Amino acid sequence: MENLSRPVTLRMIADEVGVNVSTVSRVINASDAEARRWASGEVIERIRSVVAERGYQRNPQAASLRTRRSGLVGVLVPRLQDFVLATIYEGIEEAATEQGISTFVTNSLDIPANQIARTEIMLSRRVDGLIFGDAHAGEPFLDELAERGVRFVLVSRRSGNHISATCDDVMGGRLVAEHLLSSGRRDIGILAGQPYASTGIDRTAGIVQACREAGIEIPPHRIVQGGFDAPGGHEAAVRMLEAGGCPDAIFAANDFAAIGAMGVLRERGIAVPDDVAVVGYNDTPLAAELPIPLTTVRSPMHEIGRQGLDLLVSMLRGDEVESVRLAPELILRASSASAVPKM
Amino acid sequence: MENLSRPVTLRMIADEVGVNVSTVSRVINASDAEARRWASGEVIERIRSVVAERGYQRNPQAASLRTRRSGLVGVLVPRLQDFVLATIYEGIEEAATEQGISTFVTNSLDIPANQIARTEIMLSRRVDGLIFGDAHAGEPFLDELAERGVRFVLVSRRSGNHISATCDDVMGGRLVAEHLLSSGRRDIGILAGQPYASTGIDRTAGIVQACREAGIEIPPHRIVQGGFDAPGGHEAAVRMLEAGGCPDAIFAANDFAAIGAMGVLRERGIAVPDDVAVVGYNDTPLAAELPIPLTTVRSPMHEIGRQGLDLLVSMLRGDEVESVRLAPELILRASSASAVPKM
DNA sequence: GCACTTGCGGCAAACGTTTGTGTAAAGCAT
DNA sequence: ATGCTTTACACAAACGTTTGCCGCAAGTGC
Repeated sequence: MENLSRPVTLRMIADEVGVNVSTVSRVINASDAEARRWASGEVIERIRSVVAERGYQRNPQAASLRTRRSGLVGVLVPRLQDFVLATIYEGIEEAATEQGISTFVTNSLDIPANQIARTEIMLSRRVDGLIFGDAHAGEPFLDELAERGVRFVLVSRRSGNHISATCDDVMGGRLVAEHLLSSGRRDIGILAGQPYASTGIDRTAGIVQACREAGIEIPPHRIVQGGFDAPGGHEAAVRMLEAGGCPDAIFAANDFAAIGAMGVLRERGIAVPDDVAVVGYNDTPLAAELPIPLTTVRSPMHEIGRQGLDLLVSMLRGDEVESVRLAPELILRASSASAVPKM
Repeated sequence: MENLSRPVTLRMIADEVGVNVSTVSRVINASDAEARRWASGEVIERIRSVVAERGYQRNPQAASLRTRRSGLVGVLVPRLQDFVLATIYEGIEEAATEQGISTFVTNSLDIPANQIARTEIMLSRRVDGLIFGDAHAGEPFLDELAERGVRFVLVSRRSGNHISATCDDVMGGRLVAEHLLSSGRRDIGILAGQPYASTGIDRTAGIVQACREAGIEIPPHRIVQGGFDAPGGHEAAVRMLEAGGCPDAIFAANDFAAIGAMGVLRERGIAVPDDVAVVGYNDTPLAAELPIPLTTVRSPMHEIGRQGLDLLVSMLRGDEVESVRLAPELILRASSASAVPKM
């Protein structure tokens, strides 16, 4: 029952066809038209048929050894449990498969020491390039990596002027501001996420700018930082309420943080949306399913992943590439409906 | 600024130390004690220091080519967006990293054709073994794979008598039955999940058995199948209510399905837990954060992943291995509190 | 003094590709 | 018939490891 037969090699194909391995290699790797430069029509035919019949599969490590290209890319994310990053990774993996590339993914937990260590592991695996979903603003790590000649792109978060595929988060913040202001909210609190994540920074900047342009200044105590998950949102919301009472709107830089915040509001008997509007970000599937369906900003997470991988392969090919920033879309639901005037 | 310097090779180390590459290879790959069989203390010392100083890293594809082992394992999951599978994968990846193994992960979306295609891609990458998180009951695919001599283990779901690391889902179902029955519930509905997933099958079997032992028979119209996510739970709950009115307890084989079901109950003005108790499965972080905190069965997802990988490496080493089944734990919360007697 | 083990390390052959270069035969023009 | 370019392959050298086998010296037993 044991399968001892070794895999089919180029050599076996070559022997069976009665031709040299180099010819087989060239025929296999060239396009239909190109193949004619290397072998006669009849030989090409024979090679193709034997390859199919014997089920030949190239040995990728042998090929890598020779070509010095592994067809591997490493992906670092803060945490795969996070729906947003999992979705982005799905986009990356989907695009990679289409290109015949394989990906390694690993969690950094947003800890700089991990980022460095995991990156080294990836490099020791001889990846052709890397994709970072966990870029930290202000850390020199990525700059040093670029200096070393390592090829990489960023997804989800941007940093410096490294190439990245992101959502236009400033725009996303502005959309929220317009919506909240136009429905009469004036005292807006922001759950800004982690201070090192450009996503939170940009979303916050967007809403703050748009409010300022409308003549509304958001005071510092209305901007609190915290994790991008439910417990993080819970804890941040508590801090905000304790620092200055309840605002009439809360914008969370992440749906899960919004859910955590709504938990706090419920505990304290504060009504959503009547007392306070709540808006999240990303349009997680859960958002629509919540007891109070959540208004949120839809970001093209899957597409961000796809574009990130495409950027990387272009870069590896030697092309000049530019960052892409995809447009967000506001999704209106019950959690931010206009307050019912109290009679 | 371009980094053209090629990586350090064994040959360079050997030349610098003044010794043959074979000696360097042996010293590097052997344990401290073992190394003494191959070189004198002084030579070992010199090799080690040069290796460290030059930052030598073994070329894994060259090594794989020679050893016929890639140090790679492929992981197939239904969908990485699913928190449960993402967590299991995190366990796999964590254990793999500890063992110096790298993993490829990909989504099958629970579609058999995808499972086959993705598996072939993994095999063409020359993985040493595979881990399936998407085993389908009744499909011949895994049997055929085993017949071909491919090494693999299952996680999360079991199938036939292939080696697997799972939660004891039957036990999980029983725990729920005991709890609901002891708090006076008698008409229990089950959101059983997908019919091909052993998780749903076993959890359902567990609760049905335990109820039967207590003299309560759960009728067929109280068992509905559906997706393991919020929309799936929503849709399944609707079907159940329409088939036979509202039971006094609902057990969902998955927290997200439970959330979807609670959405339906809210829409219809059915009170949780007063009119109906709701119990989920997996103890997702969100469960505790919900408007009505969710009673659920905690399954050791991360540990399932770790054990799955460990099983696979044991198997690859040639050891005789046995499936592991980890114990679940019931987590009581508000969604299944005893109904307040109506005065 | 001898044969014999042991310690230490070199030699060289793989593993399966890719790719630069060499070269017969065939085709063409003169 | 001669010189020329194509066509259609073959040859062989890498790529960086691992590992079976061999060799040489020093040590051991008698």
